[in-house]
Amino acid sequence: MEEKERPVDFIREIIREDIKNNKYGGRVHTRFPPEPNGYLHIGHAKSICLNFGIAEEFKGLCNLRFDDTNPTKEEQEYVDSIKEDVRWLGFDWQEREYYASDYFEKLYEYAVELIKKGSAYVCDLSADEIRDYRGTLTEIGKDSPYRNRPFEENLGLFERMRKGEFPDGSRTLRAKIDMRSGNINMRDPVMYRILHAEHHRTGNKWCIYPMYDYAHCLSDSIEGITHSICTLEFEDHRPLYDWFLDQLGVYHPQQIEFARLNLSRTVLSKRKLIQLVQEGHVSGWDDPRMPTLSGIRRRGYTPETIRNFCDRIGVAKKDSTVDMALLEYLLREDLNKRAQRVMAVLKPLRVVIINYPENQPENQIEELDAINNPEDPGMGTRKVPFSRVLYIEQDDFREEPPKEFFRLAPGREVRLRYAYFIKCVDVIKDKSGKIIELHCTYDPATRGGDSPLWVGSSTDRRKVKATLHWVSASHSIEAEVRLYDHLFAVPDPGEETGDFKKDLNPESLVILRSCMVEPYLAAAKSGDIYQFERQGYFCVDPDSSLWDGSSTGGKTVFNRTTTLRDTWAKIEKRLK
RNA sequence: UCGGAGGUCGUCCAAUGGUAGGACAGGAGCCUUUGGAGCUCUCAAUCGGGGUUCGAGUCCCUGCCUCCGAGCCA
Repeated sequence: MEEKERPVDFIREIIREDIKNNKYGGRVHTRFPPEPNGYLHIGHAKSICLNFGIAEEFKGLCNLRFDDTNPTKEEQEYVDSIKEDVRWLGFDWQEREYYASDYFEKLYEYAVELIKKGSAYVCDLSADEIRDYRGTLTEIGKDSPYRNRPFEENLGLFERMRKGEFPDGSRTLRAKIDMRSGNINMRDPVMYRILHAEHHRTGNKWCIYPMYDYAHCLSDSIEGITHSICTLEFEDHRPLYDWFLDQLGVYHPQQIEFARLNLSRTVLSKRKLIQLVQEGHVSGWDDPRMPTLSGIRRRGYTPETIRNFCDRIGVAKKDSTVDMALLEYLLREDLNKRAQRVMAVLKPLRVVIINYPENQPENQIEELDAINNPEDPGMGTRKVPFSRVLYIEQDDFREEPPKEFFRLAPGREVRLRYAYFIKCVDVIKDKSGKIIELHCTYDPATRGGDSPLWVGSSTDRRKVKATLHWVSASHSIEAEVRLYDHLFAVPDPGEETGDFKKDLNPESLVILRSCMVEPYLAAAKSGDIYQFERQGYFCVDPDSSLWDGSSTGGKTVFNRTTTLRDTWAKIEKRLK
């Protein structure tokens, strides 16, 4: 089988060209540079797959570098979660775990060099004043009165900034570029600010911290990065990235920008994600409805699906929103191959097989053979107990079936998967008219679910239109099932209303507490993935281990990762 | 209004001056012991206007639309 050629994106094209021209000596070295101030989400996965993927493909390297230049926002907890997520995706940075804070001393020396060159100066303007002097998008800025301080004075002042002689915000070190530039980033940007804050790695060693633009290009340079890949909003920063490196005459990587991922029916901005957590719209960063990697993982997605997805969406410079349906398609494709099939009744309806022998003990239970995965015979078979009293899905019975409904109804015959054909002969209701039980007969000739020949025919087999899943009442185990759906009810949250929270899907989580699953699931452990036949893919939630006294009452908890493709649901929707 | 970047099926990505193609979504059908999976078919696009060229999605001009930018955030 030949591999389908996937077209290369513009970044890989640039890299191919660079290798051909022996730029950087044919070397390829990328980096993934998260700020440890939050959890990674699927948008970050795109960047991770791009950077680590390129390194793999071109036999290069990819560093993991924490961009930790703002001590007021960053924490070790985030460093740990980021490492876990990158590892989960299957990437390895070996010993190359770096921190911008590792370079603080070197960065300071470079700053001194720039001051000596007359390319940087200490400015006494306040934050408000700097903003005033900066001008606007349409008006040029004006020079700071401190712009032309002699370099000895700048040197002295900068040294005293480092020593902690000045309060926060009282002074900054600025690059001396051009206050009349059309690019606001070039209007003497701040390089260092005074921040008497404890840093998660350097503690109280520093009270001045470098800004992103200054630290990032130099960190790339120090690490010998060849291609510094970032998102579109940094396009305006590239002249500044280049300026610092050129001024210092140091090794110069190239910055390349691509469009960040947007996904329909969710949000990926840090600000919005924080709101969802803080206002309790979700249970936390790892809520299975969150697009965070920890949430996705708990939901039951596999890292292979995410990597495949990142591969399939491509890389370009155009703003775009990928349809969640593509992610779900790839998820099903992956899970279909690997998930063990199992039967679970989510909303049980009691069924009594009235002609099933009940007075002969040896006949009361049968062990029937069920296939574990029709896509993979290697996964084998298992035994499923059958008895006189069963549960089927409430949704699989209609007293008055619409035309296209071909599941169980009064007088109608269907197949119970791997068991028998049954026919509904009676509907039992309580005083309020609610259906509480079905009486059915079974046909012993259909054992295993095989269709027998019509009476008198040698070729024509009896047909049933539906096959239902079921469990034996006395053998099944009670479980909690959490049905997850899209967090947002519309493709583009906030688009219409202006407030993304108004578009939250009220049914993004439905909890079912008395589901009945087949006994095989007694051995299920946290993280295990199953397909509940005809319903979807489910994984065992970590809450399952919170035995006794917990909200789950010691039951196993299954998260619905995604539904199966559901033709009937589509028909039903159309009928409404 | 100034600077930067973008506009190809509903969505995402291709086509690198030579037949606009793939995937998802939608529709129709086949098959089926999961209304699953699979298979087949189908719908569907070059932002507008000029120009260059034998030939333009691609090159030039022009207009329009979208996104990003005024943190001592990254």
